[in-house]
Amino acid sequence: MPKRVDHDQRRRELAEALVRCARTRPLHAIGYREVAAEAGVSLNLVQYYFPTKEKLLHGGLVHLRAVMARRLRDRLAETTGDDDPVQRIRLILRELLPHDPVSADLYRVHAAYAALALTDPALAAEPHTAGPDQIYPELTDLVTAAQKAGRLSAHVDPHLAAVALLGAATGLSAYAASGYLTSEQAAQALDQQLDLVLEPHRGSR
Amino acid sequence: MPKRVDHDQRRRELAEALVRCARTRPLHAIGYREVAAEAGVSLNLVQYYFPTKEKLLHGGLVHLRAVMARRLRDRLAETTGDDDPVQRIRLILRELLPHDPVSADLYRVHAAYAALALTDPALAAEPHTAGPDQIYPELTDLVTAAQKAGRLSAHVDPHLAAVALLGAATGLSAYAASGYLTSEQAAQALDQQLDLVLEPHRGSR
DNA sequence: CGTTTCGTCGTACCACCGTACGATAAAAAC
DNA sequence: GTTTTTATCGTACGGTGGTACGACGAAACG
Repeated sequence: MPKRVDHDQRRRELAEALVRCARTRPLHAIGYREVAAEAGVSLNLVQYYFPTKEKLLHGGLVHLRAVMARRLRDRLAETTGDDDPVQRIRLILRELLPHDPVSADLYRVHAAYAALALTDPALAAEPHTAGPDQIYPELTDLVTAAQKAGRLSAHVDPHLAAVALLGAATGLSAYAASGYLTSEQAAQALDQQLDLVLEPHRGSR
Repeated sequence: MPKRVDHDQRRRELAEALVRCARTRPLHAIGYREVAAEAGVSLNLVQYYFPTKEKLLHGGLVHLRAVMARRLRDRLAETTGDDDPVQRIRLILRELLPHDPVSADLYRVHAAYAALALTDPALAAEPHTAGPDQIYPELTDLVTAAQKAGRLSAHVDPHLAAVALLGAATGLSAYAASGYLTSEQAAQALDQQLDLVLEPHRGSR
């Protein structure tokens, strides 16, 4: 049984178990024993790959972010090459909303990490947690492209516009996750906002 | 010393101590002892007024929401009667962003409660936690007024527009709280977004 | 074949947390 | 003036969580 093992693979499995636990229980309250049970291994194995709890939490965050980024990339890739920047912006922002049970789970865990990072310096220091991080540059480029195509007034700052749109998606995600809005309502609100900001068929003004 | 005491007042004091603790430490990790120490009383006094931890957390949330609502009301009241709906919307949304250390602290604790409510059924059931709740109706009315004043295209749904703007404020608050944006940047992004959605001097189109 | 390393497990320790059980003074009630 | 209530405290108990220590097979290495 105990032949050579890929440590990164094992860590990924355990991090996945942690994320699975965090879908339904407060992140801070999840411990080694719970992760071990969820992964079907014993306590010490978890501790073997994540010697301290801080590293365990960190590993879960890394995995979560990888999964979310991959899902976003896959979803965007399977859309036939749509070169309209406004349409692409819409796709990206829509994908950020929780739209199915899996993405809702991921969002919930991500929110737990974001909240924890606000008070836990160890988490706040390491990788970006709540920020738009990866998608932000691409979105800024797309907004700039839309602006050049005359879909957006020339005097607005694309950086600010991009981050404002991202913020709207984030906030609406929060409302949807907490049950205040249905995911359909959130999507509608986002769509309408996009229609107001980036009007599809208007010359520059 | 032990004469008759106003229980609500005591509860408020203790809840305030809890919120003070939660500014810098994970909410879930705060216990009776820490709150007692922060309030300068002993363990059992906290337990006397909040017999169970669930009630303690609940009390903290109630107090936090009361403080935030009062701050918002006060800030809005001290603005000289500005009857322009767009300007009033701007004031409200700006006030939702963290703009000083106190509001940043309050936002952080509020975010911790919102995240906890996503997995803790006891918190999710009781009062609204993450939702725009109180301000939402007023904001919808203001958006409707702006629409009637020709500042917003007639075919948009004011409810969706209001919730989208609220979502933008919420998301930008998250970015500001997590250090991804400065509060100035968040305010600029929000302002620009408002300028795009509710154009100040345009006829109905 | 002996030895060392590696992955995995069982168990134990210490500290802390929520909760409960008195105890004690001061005020109120009678 | 006695008794009962009220606000407050000190301390204790059961449980749980992070961490540590040791053990034990299986492979790799010589």
